[in-house]
Amino acid sequence: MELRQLKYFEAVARTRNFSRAAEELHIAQPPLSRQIQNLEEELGVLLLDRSSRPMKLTNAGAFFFEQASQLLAKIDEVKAATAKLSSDKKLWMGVGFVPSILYSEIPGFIQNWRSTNEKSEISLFELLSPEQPEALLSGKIDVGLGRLAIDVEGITNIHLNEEKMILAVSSESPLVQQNSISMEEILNHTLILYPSTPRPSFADHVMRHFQVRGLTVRNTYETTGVQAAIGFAAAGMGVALVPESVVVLERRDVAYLPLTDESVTTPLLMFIRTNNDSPHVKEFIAYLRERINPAAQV
Amino acid sequence: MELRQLKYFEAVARTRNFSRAAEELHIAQPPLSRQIQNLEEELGVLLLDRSSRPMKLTNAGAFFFEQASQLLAKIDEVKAATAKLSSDKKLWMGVGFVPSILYSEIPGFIQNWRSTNEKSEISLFELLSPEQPEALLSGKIDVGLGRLAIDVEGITNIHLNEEKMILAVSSESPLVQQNSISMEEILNHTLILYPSTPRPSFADHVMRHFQVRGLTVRNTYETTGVQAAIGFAAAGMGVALVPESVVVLERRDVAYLPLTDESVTTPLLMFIRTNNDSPHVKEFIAYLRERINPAAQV
DNA sequence: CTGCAACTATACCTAAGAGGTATAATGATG
DNA sequence: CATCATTATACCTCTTAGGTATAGTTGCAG
Repeated sequence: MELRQLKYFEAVARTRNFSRAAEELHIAQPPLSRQIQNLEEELGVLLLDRSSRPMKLTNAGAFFFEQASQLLAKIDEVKAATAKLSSDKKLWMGVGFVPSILYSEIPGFIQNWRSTNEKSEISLFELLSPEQPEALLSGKIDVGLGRLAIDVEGITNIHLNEEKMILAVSSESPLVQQNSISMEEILNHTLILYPSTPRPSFADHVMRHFQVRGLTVRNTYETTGVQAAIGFAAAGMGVALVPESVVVLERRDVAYLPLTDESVTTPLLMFIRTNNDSPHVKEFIAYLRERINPAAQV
Repeated sequence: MELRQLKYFEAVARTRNFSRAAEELHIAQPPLSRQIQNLEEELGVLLLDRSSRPMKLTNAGAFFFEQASQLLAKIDEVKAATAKLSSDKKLWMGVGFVPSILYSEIPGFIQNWRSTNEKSEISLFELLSPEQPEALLSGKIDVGLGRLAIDVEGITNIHLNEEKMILAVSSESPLVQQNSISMEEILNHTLILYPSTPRPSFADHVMRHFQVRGLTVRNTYETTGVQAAIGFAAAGMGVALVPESVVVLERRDVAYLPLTDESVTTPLLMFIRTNNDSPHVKEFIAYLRERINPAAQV
């Protein structure tokens, strides 16, 4: 498929007329017809119903039209943004977040950094732990944030802090009467773990906390992510251990219970390419360390 | 710009090596170099720093690499989805939402519809009122949902219901003691309106409620959308009139106050192309009407 | 139902440019 | 500084996008 074909189809679908679209595109009508035919052939789908005038979009055509329009707009944006980045001498940086961190206060810190650093442009990406090494090494992101150490050649782990975990339970649950809960007691309920794939994941980290205490976890339910886990907890399907910082996800139907055992924690880790010598990235890292854990400063 | 160039750049940026990328792409190295040069020329930006080995991405290059990868992935998705749509004989429909409705219970109704109608595929779009007529007429969406009547040839407005408005205030505000508030009293506070552009917008609808009551609005603050307006109200910068349904946006720092004057309402309108005769769309409309306002059924 | 206007598809030609080969230029390395 | 690895340049070939002419459809006025 070629971009040309998307542009052409967009014009035809919008004007509902090959001849006028061709005029708009500054080409003759026959080549336009051919390009659309090729496109339809490649997709294996009829996009236009030519047997009526004015022409109609098929269902698939209507969908493709919507998507193509969005893609074309996106491409223009990217082109403009790339040129601007360079002409303003801005420094771009990609930051990958594990979802539970994306819903914490850290993105707020990054907004702050952004507003005080005119020349810095940052994009945030939701990336699961196992996806981060590749994204880092390929240069798609310069900084990763997650909760599981990455043991890959060329990537350095930086320990930012250690966060307590808390238990998400339905606000209907009798547990909300208690002001804390023990690890043993948690096992009386179905434990909601996440994410189920890809492994290793935060689910394994949670399981390890039970294992090192000699506790056997019986009933578990695995789901896709924090949001879903909290949703299931809200619905009374079980309880979920989550990092303390996600309490910003307030919901009327969920209560959060501290743990009796305060050593049940989860680390907050930062990942960078070992050989990354960009002063821009170093400055950003220093900023984050300071904001997240002032005590740990050297 | 051509899609080919995006593909080629993605391979070069990923492998950091023209020769190996060329091999992977099944072309010779020189044409690959030329395509990348053309791309850089068109963007007016140097994407790669070739004067070191292994090659480095420039800042702009790193950004473009990220974006290009996403675009390519998106294009593949769209291709697959289009083919699937047609092979499964699914019926696709686009639905445009004004943001305040997107944060209401209505998307939930649509999820319901989706799960009971196997053959129906729906995409939701956040579209401001003035953007909806064009999207409808061009076929990008088949149904629009908004709060301001659209007076455009070929578009039919359907009145779904009339919703009360409520006042969002900071939970710190002394107002939370009251169990309702009058329109006059609101004017003692800064009124947060949204969106500021494009006009006409919900802001004008709110203003009209004061005008028809002979009230003059003095202090206003305009912002981009509901979310932002509620955020500003939370921060104590003023108060915002919002449709009742947005209370699902619960926040610890915001309280919602009913109005004494219950005639301060906002309509919920549905827009369709007047000549839309698709039974699929008609069925969907009937479903929505029933869910939203059973009383109004004929 | 017929003939005309408007429109799209087909056939075939031309020319731009994508890709190939050979080779020069340049950065890394001992 | 010589050598290896890698990218750029020069030039050729051949695919294919786009042009022109024309045939085939559809919709509509009469």
